[in-house]
Amino acid sequence: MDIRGIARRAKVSTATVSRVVNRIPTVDPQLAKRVWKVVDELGYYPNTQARALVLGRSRIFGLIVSEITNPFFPEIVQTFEDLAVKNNYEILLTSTVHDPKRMESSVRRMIERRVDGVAILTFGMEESLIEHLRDRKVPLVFVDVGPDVPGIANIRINYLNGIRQAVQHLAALRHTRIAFIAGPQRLKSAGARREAFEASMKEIGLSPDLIVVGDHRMEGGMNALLALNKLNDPPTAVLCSNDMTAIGVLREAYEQNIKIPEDLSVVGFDNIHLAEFTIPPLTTVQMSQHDLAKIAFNALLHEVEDGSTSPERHNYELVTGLVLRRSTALAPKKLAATPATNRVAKSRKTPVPQ
Amino acid sequence: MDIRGIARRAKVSTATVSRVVNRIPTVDPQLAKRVWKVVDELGYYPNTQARALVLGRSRIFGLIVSEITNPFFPEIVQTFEDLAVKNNYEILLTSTVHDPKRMESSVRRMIERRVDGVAILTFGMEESLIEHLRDRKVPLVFVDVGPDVPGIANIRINYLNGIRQAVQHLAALRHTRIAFIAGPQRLKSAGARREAFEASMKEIGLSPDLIVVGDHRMEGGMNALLALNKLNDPPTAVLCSNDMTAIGVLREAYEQNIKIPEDLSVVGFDNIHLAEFTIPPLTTVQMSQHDLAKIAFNALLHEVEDGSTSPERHNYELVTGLVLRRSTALAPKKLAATPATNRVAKSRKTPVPQ
DNA sequence: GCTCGAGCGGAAAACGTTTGCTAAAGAGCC
DNA sequence: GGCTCTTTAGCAAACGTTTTCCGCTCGAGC
Repeated sequence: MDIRGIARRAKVSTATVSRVVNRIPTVDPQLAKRVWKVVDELGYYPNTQARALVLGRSRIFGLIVSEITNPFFPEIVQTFEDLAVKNNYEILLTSTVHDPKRMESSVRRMIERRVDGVAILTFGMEESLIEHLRDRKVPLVFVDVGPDVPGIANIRINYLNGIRQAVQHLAALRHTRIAFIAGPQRLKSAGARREAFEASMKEIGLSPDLIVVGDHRMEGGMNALLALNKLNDPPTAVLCSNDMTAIGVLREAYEQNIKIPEDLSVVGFDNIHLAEFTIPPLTTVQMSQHDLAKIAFNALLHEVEDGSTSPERHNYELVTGLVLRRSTALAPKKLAATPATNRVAKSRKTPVPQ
Repeated sequence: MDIRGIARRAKVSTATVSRVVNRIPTVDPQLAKRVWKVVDELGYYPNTQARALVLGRSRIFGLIVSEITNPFFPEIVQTFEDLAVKNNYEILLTSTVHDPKRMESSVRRMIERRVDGVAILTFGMEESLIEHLRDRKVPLVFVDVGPDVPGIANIRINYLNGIRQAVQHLAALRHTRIAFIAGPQRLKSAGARREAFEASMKEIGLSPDLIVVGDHRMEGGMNALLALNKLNDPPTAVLCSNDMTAIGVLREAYEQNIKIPEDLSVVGFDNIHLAEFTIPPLTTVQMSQHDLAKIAFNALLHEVEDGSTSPERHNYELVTGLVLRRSTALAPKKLAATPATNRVAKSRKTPVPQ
């Protein structure tokens, strides 16, 4: 079933078969037809590895994400794959689950498979690992997590825009005690979101120090709200570092019988598809996963195909903006008692009405 | 940086270098040490494609899923990847998004990359495509969607168990009008769930004909509930073909101001991680994604490593069972008026209390 | 001092492609 | 009819590995 088998059956050389299947026009149409016939009959599929070996290009892009189970990523993976299919690339996906060992093995596997480029959407990657890739001149693109190394494409995200809108939206609803649930501390992009929050709060003269750190998961959101409500003077609004955190907040609020948005306004970040389907639907800061994936893919593609290394073209920016749904409302009036007291926790058992 | 470069620098043959990096013990420890030193210094990573070429094994498994954006799949992908890393395999992931063209290209890409095996978690795959894989003797494993071909591993899922439990649970709560929101009709596993529902209902003497079809997405769940509530005598409980559908139902119920579980009991299927975080937390039928992935991976691994083709070992069954949370409750008492009339739809605009 | 065997390392073929170079054949021109 | 030019197809090298087979060296046994 290899190219030689085809060549023999079609009574031509392997060179000709190769030229036919690669649609190189220097072969006589008659002959080409004869070769195609044999190819179809025998069900010949070229061996990509052999081809990669001689071409020095594998047509594989690596995609390193931090956690495929976080719904933020599958949407990116899907777009990335759509583009890969369209351009005849394969994608080699690894999920690091925040484990340094996994990052190392990710990079090693990418190199061993000789990928043509790597998109990195995980954080906490050791500089030395990145060096390994750079040494081999593997095109790289970081999404918001990269070091500021010239010559490496880094897609920056304009957090300030969207977060400022969110803060101003809350302020316009008369909220003054606005909390922020941050992402994991080591995560650079989480840091940037947090700074954007602080800056936006100061801008309008509010204190930005009601900050608790989560983990960008639902569990973290639940714990964070729990912590915030133990405070003497709990916030009337929470801005979350990502949507999963916000979902956790909604969930814990339900647990504690806190009404959203009447008692508490909640804003997320990312605008994942799920955000439209929470209860209530989540007001959140939009950042297009689709655009993100597209930019990342095209950056790699250009670098590979054009061999471009101009660092100037490697500066991309993604904008963010608020999308209003129904998890935010006017701040509740201050009550005489501390607000916490009239929040009665619901029983955690299955309710059996009547 | 290739094996010859290493050989030259270490003043040995490429054969020796190969033996060293593959830890074949017939080489003198002293020499090995010398070689390792050069390998580390020069940062040599073997070229997997060249290796695959001579070995005839790529150490890549294909994984075809129907929609990576459906949260059911990432959990499987993660486990699959964990196992791949552990066993030194790579995974080639494709998402068919229910598009026949994508399925075809998926299979073509798998063959061209010479994967060592394919796990198929998508439906509607043409027989002829599967034949292509079989012709090449690529080990295959189907998860619940496969044709009944002997010699192809097919992981069956015991739907009846879990669904019967769900139905009996609802019946015990005095529900008699129990609806089922089915999955896409072409989807074999959706059909099996539906049949399990019908059988379970008949078993306890209830009529199983309140069935509307969804799409295994949240949108489908919303539409389905909308349709059910237009009925003269709407159901008091809905069983959904998957959790995403159930999330849609919860969302539409919120829209229509239907209280869950007081007015309507909802049961999902799959028990994805998210199901613990819905409002209210979702009672659902559990099917371990982790076990599923593990069985699939190991089936492939065995077939590849042991070259086993015994069809008997290729019968796996996954059990299901009900997990109780808070989306089900006693059926509401029948009202004088038709129940639909006192369900007042909530305004869809952002509520501004006070 | 010779033979034999064990242990170890190297030469070279093979895996399935692509492509630069060369050669053959035909077309066009005088 | 002979020449050049163009078109088309084949030969063979190269890509980076693994592994079989073979030969060398050294020590033991006689």
